[in-house]
Amino acid sequence: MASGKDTQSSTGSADSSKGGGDKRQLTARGRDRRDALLEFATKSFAERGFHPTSVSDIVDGIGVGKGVFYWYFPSKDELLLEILREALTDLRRFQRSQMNEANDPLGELEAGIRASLAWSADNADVLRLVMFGWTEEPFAKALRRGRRIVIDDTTKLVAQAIEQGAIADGDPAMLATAIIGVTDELGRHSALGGLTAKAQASVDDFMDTAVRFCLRGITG
Amino acid sequence: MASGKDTQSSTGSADSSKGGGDKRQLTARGRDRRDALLEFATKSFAERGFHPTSVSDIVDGIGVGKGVFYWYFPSKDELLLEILREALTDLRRFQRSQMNEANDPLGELEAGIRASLAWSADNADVLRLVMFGWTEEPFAKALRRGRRIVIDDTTKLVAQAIEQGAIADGDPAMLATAIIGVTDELGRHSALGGLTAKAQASVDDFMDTAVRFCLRGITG
DNA sequence: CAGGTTCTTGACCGGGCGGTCAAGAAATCC
DNA sequence: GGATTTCTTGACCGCCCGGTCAAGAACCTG
Repeated sequence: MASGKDTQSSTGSADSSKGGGDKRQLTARGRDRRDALLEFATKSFAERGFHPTSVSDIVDGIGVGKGVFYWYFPSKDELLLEILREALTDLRRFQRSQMNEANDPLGELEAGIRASLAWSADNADVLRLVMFGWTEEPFAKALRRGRRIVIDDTTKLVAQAIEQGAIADGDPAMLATAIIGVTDELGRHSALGGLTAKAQASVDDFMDTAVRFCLRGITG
Repeated sequence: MASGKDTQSSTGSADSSKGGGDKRQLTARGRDRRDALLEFATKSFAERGFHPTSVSDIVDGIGVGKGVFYWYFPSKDELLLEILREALTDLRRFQRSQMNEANDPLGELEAGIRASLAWSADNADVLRLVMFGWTEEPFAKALRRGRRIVIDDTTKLVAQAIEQGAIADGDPAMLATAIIGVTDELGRHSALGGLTAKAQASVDDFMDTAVRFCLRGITG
């Protein structure tokens, strides 16, 4: 912190206030460090678990002093929350980028599902952290919010598809929940290494099967 | 559960050796204490998380000294492992009890699915612990073994059903994995409170839907 | 170069954790 | 009733964890 010993001296306004506060002004170097911490922590948490991985493990792992951690993040919990938040943002951004090539709701739905599966395959680490997150309150709360968002996204799409008669009538919210459920489960498989060599021989085939499974269950 | 296979009689010399060793000779009182610890720990771990719940929390919660814990269990980790093991035993026992009323493989499959869903609804706590377990190695290892067992059980059934022509041809192992995946996911919903009031209005309806979903996906 | 801000260091701290153990209390056995 | 075994107590221990902070280094900006 450095901002003068105790208390905020006259040093300018807003930021600086607390340790690894919210919206710090980072230089390029700073952003790199932060990213490195985020990345290494994600990997470590996924491999050995959140609690068994200490802050010291993380800073040692990237070869910096402990203070660095608390310069960029206010606490260990907040770091995990940040990982979770960024993951959701990243997933949704990726989904949107894949979806805007389709132009009817059903096509968007399919693109969204494919995007989720592809993202899951690329982010097994994060999926493990998500599993952990559901088991402790502050994290579960954030995950519930995230889940709501994703389900609402999907529900809108399903409702549109129903309106257009592209899929059979039904409660859009329930259908959306089912879709998310299936994609979650499939994602978890890759995160947990549950897939047999044969089963994941072709990721594309796998995704085709999954998509068909979802759509058949829904359009049927 | 509880019951347990009453030990081998004849106070062999073996036991007694260490703290909360493996196969201690327990009196009725002892079994009660052990069960109380198991039950309270399960609830606490599910509510607040494994690591945030200390051994002191547990013993304080049932009003005994700390030594009691280590009389019945060799370590906190071993306690969780034990909870997980007993849960699997209990689930499988329940499944078998429900399945032997059916007599063709397809009927057994359906009964097994229903049994899993009913059990999940009654054991939301344990399901949370399972989620946690997947995130740390010693527990994940045990869970992988358990999952193998359940999938193998199911695979046999599916293979029989295919032989009889009751369901369409396909890789039994993959179909079994899909069935377990769906039931897991549905179980998680109740554990996580993901169900809306409306959706869980009737557990039976819900189960019917789920069963139909699985069987349609498979027989289709 | 001075002056400010961003970043880094690492010794340090209080506390809570998992786990131990010597000393008994309760049952149970003979 | 003595001896044996099962169970219980709770003070205690060492460790290591998350988090702090005074002291700089590095890097801007002018």
